[in-house]
Amino acid sequence: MSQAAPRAKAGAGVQRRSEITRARILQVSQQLFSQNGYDATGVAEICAAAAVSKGAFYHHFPSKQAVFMTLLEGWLAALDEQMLPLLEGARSVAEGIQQAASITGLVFASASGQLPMFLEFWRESSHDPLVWQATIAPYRRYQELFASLVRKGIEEGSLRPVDPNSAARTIVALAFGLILQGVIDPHGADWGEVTQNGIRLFMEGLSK
Amino acid sequence: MSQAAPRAKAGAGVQRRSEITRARILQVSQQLFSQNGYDATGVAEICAAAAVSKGAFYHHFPSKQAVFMTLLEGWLAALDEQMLPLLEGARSVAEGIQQAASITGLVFASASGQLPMFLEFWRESSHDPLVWQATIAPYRRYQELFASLVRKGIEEGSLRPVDPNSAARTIVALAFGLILQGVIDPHGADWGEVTQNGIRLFMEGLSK
DNA sequence: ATTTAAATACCGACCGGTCGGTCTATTTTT
DNA sequence: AAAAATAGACCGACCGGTCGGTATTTAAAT
Repeated sequence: MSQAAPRAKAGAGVQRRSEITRARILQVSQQLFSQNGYDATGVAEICAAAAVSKGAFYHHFPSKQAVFMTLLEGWLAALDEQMLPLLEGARSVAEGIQQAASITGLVFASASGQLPMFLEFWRESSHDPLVWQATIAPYRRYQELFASLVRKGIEEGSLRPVDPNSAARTIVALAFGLILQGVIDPHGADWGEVTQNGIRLFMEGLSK
Repeated sequence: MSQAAPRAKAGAGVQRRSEITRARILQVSQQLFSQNGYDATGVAEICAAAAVSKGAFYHHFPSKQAVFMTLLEGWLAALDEQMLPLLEGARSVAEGIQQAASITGLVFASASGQLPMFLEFWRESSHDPLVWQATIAPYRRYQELFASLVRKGIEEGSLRPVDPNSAARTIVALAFGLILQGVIDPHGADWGEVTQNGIRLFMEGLSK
C-alpha cells in the first residue's frame, strides 16, 4: 500500500519495515502460543493474525521452532534483567530472597497473559533437546545463585545450618509451583500475595 | 458373563481378551505420551506399539482424547488412594503434612517414567475445558484439605496464626514445583530428599 | 455335544483436511 | 539495477477418525 509517506525523516527510532514485521510475528506468536499452545498454533494462523504472508514469515525465521526459541530466549533474558540485580545487590540474604519473591508477584501482575508460555517452554523442553538446553542452563544458574546466597547466610550466621542445595531447590520449587498454579487457576487467589506469604513463612523456618 | 471357563482352569485373573487389549493401549499410550508428548504421539504410533489395529483402538476408545482422559483419571485416582488416608488419618497436623511429603518422595521413585505425564495434563488443562475440569477439581480438593489441616493446627495451638489458604497454596506449590523440577532435571538431585528437607524447613516456619 | 446365531473384538485401506515448509513472482528499499 | 522483503499458490507428509468386512468368543437352540 505504499502509503506515500515519502520518508518521515523522523529518522530516530524508525524501525526498518522488516523489523516491524519481525516484531509483529513474535508478538502475535507469543499470544497465540499462550492462548492455544505451541502445537495447536499453525504457521498460517500466525501469519493471518500478524497480517503477514507466509513468505515473510519464512524470510524472517527459518522455522516455527525458531520463533519459539527466540521467544524463549527473550523471556529468559527479561527474567535475568529483573532478577539478577535484585539478588546480587541485596544487602542481606533474607532481603535478597524476599525481593526476588516480590518480583515474582510483579510477574504475575504484568505477564499474566503470557504465563501459559511458561508451561509451553517446560513441556517442550522435556521433549526437545534444544529447548531443554536453553531452559536448563538458566534454571541451574538460578538454583546455584540461591544456593550460594543461602550458603552466605549460613556463614554470616543469619541462617540455620541447612543444606544449601536443598534449600535452593525448595525456593525454586516454590516459585515454579506458584507460577504453575497461577497458570491454571489465575483467579483462584491473589498469587502475588500468596507468594509473599509463602516465602516469608519459608524464610522464618530458615532463619535463626 | 459366567465365564465358567471350562478350559484353562487357570481361571484366576484371566482377563477377557478385550480387557488385555484395552490395557495394552492404555499402557503404551502412557509411555508414548510421556516420551514424546500428547500431540506428537499419533494414534497410528500407539497402535503399532501396542500391536493393535486402528480399528481395535477405536473400538475401545472413541477418540485419542478419551485415552488421555482415562489416563488422567487413573492418575488422580491413584494419587487420592495414597494421599487421602494419610492426611485424614494423621494424628497431628505436622505429621499429616510430613507424611504427605514422604509420599511425594515415593511418587518420584516409582513413577519417574510417567512423571512427564504430569506436565502433559497440566498443559492440556489450560487449553481443554474438559481436561481442566478433571484437573482442577482434585487440585482444589487438596488445597482445601491442606487449608483445613492448617486451620486445625492453628486452633490446636501447634501452628502460628497464618492465613490457612496462603499456607495451603504454598504447600501445593512446593509439591508441584518439586515435581516440575523432577520432570525436567530428574538426575539433578535426590528429589525425595529435597522434598523432605523443604517441607521440614517450611513446617518449622509454620510451627510455633 | 453340536450346531446355529448373535455379539463382540479386531483389521487395515481409506478419507478429508491440516500442517510445516518451498518456490516463483512481485513489490519495496537502497 | 541490485538486494531485500513480501506475497500467496503449491507440495508432500501426515493425522485423527471412519467404514465395510473378517475373525473370535459367547450364548442359545437343538
